[in-house]
Amino acid sequence: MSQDTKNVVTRFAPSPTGVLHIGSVRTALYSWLYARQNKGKFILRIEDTDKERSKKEYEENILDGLSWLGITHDEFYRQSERGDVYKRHLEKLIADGVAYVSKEEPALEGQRSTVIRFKNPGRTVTFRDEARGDISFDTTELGDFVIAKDFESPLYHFAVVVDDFEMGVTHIIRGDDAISNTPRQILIQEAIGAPRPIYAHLPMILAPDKSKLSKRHGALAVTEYREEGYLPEAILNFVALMGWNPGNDQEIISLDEMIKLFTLEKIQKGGAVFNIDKLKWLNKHYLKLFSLEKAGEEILARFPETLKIKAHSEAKIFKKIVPIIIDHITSFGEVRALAEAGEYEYFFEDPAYLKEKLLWKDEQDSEVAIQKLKKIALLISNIDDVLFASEAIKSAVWDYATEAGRGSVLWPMRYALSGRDKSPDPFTLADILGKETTIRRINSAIKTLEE
RNA sequence: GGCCCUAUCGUCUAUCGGUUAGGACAUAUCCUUCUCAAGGAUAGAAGCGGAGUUCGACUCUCCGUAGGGUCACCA
Repeated sequence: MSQDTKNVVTRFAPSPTGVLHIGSVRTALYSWLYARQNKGKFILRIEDTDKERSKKEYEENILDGLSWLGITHDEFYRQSERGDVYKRHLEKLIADGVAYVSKEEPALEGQRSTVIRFKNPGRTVTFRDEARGDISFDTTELGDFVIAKDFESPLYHFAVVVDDFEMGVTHIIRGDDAISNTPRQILIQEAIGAPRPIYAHLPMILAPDKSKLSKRHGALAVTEYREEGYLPEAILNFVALMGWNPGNDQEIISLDEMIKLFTLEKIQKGGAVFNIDKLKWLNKHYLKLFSLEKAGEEILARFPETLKIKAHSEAKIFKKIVPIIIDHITSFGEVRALAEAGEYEYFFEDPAYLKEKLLWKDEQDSEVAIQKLKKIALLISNIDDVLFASEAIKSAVWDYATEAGRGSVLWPMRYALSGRDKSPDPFTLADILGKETTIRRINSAIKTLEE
């Protein structure tokens, strides 16, 4: 290796015993960032030595989530496929006299009567953590710990150390629950003659009550966030800034910027509470930048069948309401509930009116309201068909509305067009609906008032 | 319990001995406005406690306290 250009190799090593959650994403992201920043290699290693608990579906979930987020790996391994490597080291360790086959008195069901133990030299191990400084442990109390059930079944601590060595891992970035495990891994490392990698331990991500984040606190699988319509940029941005900061007040940060600015030294030491509101805020931010075409697909996918059909036959209207829908949600997942609550119905279907809702609060006279609606209909029908758009509609109606009282003109107009208390403004609505429908609805509102 | 780690607004965080302790989310109020959303503005809101070191501590040291992690033939 020439001077300091030693190639950086990092890894993310999940065990497929659960889905990829927010905390793992951050670990993976930081390792990935560090490798990319240093033009190094990022390895994805599935730690499936526990055959009982490892499941293929979890492995798929992890792979799926990472690729969705754009965290790409350069090499891929499964520990279950590397048996001979561990066996070789195990045999060497025994030959060297630093490990031995131990006769056991099985205490629990399933335990072996013979197991491979590591001969613990029992000394104090001090290592440097790039995020926290020096940490030391006395390893004597670990005793001669078990590193494999037999030559074919290595245990976690052993497999990790062997793999990190064999794969040339230079930087280990992982959760701080592994801090206490580090000394014993260093012991094994020294026994197999592996160089010590650089460590950086990440603080935990906590639930709002500061307890460990779990499923019931919203520690959803990343794939579930995807289904809820969260954007990868938002998740990445959110997770990056939880436990690390770029050294300034920047809140919006892209993957490229992260790669440029990432440093191990700026990793936070204390645990961080998962703040869903901030994720939502970020998602909303990225939603506004999202392509309208793709947004349309996401929205449509969440429409109930009947609405989907209407959206298809009224494609022009649907296209126009996409930005409006986006404006009112923080993630696409909200569309389903909104659609089911009838929030979008009136764009496609003439609404039914409640007579009293057509009256502005300060003006309860039906006759007056009728006159105003008639005037609006007239003003609108005078707009040239080709010029019929939000701005033109506004300028046609605005002066009159200002003169006659905006609320008493605009409220009945908007309610006539939407049939709802809350909706976009009447000009946007008229624009979406088109001249013909706009006038038809106003007339039908007038009829309701006349009854 | 032993060992290890951690501790700034409600939350995420800035500060690497000297600041009116800064920003963001959330909250409140105001503006915009026919409603909703968005947008803009403003406000309130923090150094766990106690000793020390120092001319001067959020920052360094120690002792408490609190929280977390880890102590498997799981990872």
